[in-house]
Amino acid sequence: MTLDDVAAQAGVSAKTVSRVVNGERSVRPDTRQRVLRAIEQLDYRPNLLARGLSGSHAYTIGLVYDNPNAYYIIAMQQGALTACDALNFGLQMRPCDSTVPGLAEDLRDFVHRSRLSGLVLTTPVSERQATLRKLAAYRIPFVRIVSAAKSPHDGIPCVYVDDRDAAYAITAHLLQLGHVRIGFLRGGKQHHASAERLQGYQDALRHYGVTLRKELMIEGDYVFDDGFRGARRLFELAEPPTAIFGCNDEIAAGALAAAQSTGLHVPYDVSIAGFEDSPFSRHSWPPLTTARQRADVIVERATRMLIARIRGEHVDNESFNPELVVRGSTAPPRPKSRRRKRG
Amino acid sequence: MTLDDVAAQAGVSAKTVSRVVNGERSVRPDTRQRVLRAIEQLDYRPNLLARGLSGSHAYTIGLVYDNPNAYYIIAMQQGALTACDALNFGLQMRPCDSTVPGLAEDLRDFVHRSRLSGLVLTTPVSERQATLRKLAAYRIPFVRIVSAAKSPHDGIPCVYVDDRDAAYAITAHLLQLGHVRIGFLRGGKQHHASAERLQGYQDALRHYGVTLRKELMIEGDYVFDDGFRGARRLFELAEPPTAIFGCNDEIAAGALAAAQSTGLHVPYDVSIAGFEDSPFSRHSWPPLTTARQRADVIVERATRMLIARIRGEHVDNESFNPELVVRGSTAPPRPKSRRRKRG
DNA sequence: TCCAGGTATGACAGCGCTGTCAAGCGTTGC
DNA sequence: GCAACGCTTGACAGCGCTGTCATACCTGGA
Repeated sequence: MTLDDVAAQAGVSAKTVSRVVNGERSVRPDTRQRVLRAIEQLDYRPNLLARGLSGSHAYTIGLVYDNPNAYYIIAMQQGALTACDALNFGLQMRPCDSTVPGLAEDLRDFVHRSRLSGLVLTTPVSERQATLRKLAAYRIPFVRIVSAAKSPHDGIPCVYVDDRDAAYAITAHLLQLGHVRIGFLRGGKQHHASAERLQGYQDALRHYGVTLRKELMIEGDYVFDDGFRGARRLFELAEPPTAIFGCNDEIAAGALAAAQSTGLHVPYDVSIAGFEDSPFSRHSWPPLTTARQRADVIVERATRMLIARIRGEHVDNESFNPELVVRGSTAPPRPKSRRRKRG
Repeated sequence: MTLDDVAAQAGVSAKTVSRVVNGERSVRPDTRQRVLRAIEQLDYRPNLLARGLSGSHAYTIGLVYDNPNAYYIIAMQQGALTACDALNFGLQMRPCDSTVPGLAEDLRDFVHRSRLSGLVLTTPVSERQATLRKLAAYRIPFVRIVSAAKSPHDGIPCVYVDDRDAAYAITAHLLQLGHVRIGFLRGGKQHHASAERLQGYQDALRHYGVTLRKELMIEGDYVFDDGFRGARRLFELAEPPTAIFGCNDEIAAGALAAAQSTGLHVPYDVSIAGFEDSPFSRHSWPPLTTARQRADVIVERATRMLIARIRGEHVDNESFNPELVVRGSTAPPRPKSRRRKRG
């Protein structure tokens, strides 16, 4: 099945079919209808290789990520693939280190060598302003996914995720259970999302009239080991927290391991909450209370936005809200008199 | 940089350069050298789109998998990508359900629609003999990765992994620690690897003169929940095992959670071992003793074999051995008198 | 010396599509 | 009624490579 077959069937030229396939505007509605019917009848799908070879770009987008989490990567890839398949685009995965200097130049070369149509930038790459500015200057179309409570007004299209609100919800959940001393294990300082989650945590405490305590907020990275060490430090405090909020599920898994290694029972001695709804959070014991992030859906939207933009259509920013998922790792605090060490 | 540029630089025709790039034999050694030098000088890389459009296949391979484990998928993808990048091939990921009827036909259509050059088949797809036979009959080039103690002699090229030997090593490790009652949580009946691991477990017991006990071997799937349930059943036996060997890390993680939910201390009350060396095994508490499988390296080899085959070169089967990794989840059994439930 | 038969190389078409440019057509304004 | 304009459509070249086929070259045996 080629353009010519469709053209013959519809009684138009191949070029007109090409116009319809690419969503160009200068086609009369009735002509467009005829072509679309022919495409459907013949089950025509454009040949990516030919389009890419002939056109000014390869009809393929790049998904740029700097994230060690396999589940996240798979989910993002899945979402991007869904959008690309539906819109007849190809996909290239592009891991990178968001902290290296010259990242914008690397990405530019990547785009040019493969003649990519555009990029979807995920966090934390999407938060490096200098890189964004350069990519824009290189005239590379991109859409970014960022953590923000409301739509950024810098004119660069994006999908934004309200981490702050979700972190507020988790903290409020703990407060409503009766916890007052709530530890916060921060991770991924290079991720703006981590600042947003901290902010949500602090907002909730303030809103419930609970004093913020520096010793309960511990810095680290988005990794298991930092969750483990951070939680250990919290447990060693004169007055340890009765609940811990890990900035993502991996940190929370580390905190869970730390509790178990210390002989503390979760959730009776200490409640633990994560963020992400990764399989970690379901495959631990007890399973983790967390915030569900649909990375696949978010990336799919971002990909669709990017392709629309490449086609010269107008696109508006979109927002997503993570959703609280309560599981067995959070419970009311044990009355002080009955709290004890075990093990 | 195009073939013509290289041709001009080397003083030959574009076609000859094409022959060198594709490793064809009918090029005089000195001509080949000249061309290779020109390629290097100009840093020429063939254009995948053009090759695919022009040639009889798309210079792209498909990686076929039926595996829910994200880490595995990422590792395999990474390996395949390394090989494809080095050899100027494209990669398409292809998840599937290995149990559906008509899988061979689906794969054939997938290959034909994208004009793929060949397939790398991973377990358990690679173990479905009928599917393999059909793919061979369709003249689709493929290489498979299977679990086997020695090279299969069916003439279909493969990379084989000795799961049996690795399972033997893990069981022997437990036996040497002094365990006699060792539970085995089997998973993934549709995977031949699972039978091989069971075999390795049984071989080790026999070799150490320990009687096999049916009630200690529990069937399930490669999932957390079955590990959890299976371990629970083992703990409820009149004489529960002092060690549990989970058929993969996810099962072992389930067993670990079951132990913790039952108040058993790992490894003092019960030892637990997994298989795979997934991040699960490092991010649990205690970290799991397991067998390291380099899925990335294995798939990279398989991909290189496939491409060699596509180019008409001769390829031999290759083998890999997983490697025992001892961590904190295994220890000598606690003397009976001192064993106790904790609550 | 010549020719058969193999080996090494090149000329050329064409893969399926898009970019460019030109032409056709209907509409508007004077 | 006619020029001028915008909208819609089509003809055609060519993207970079490989498949096919023809040709040049080389070897050894008669």
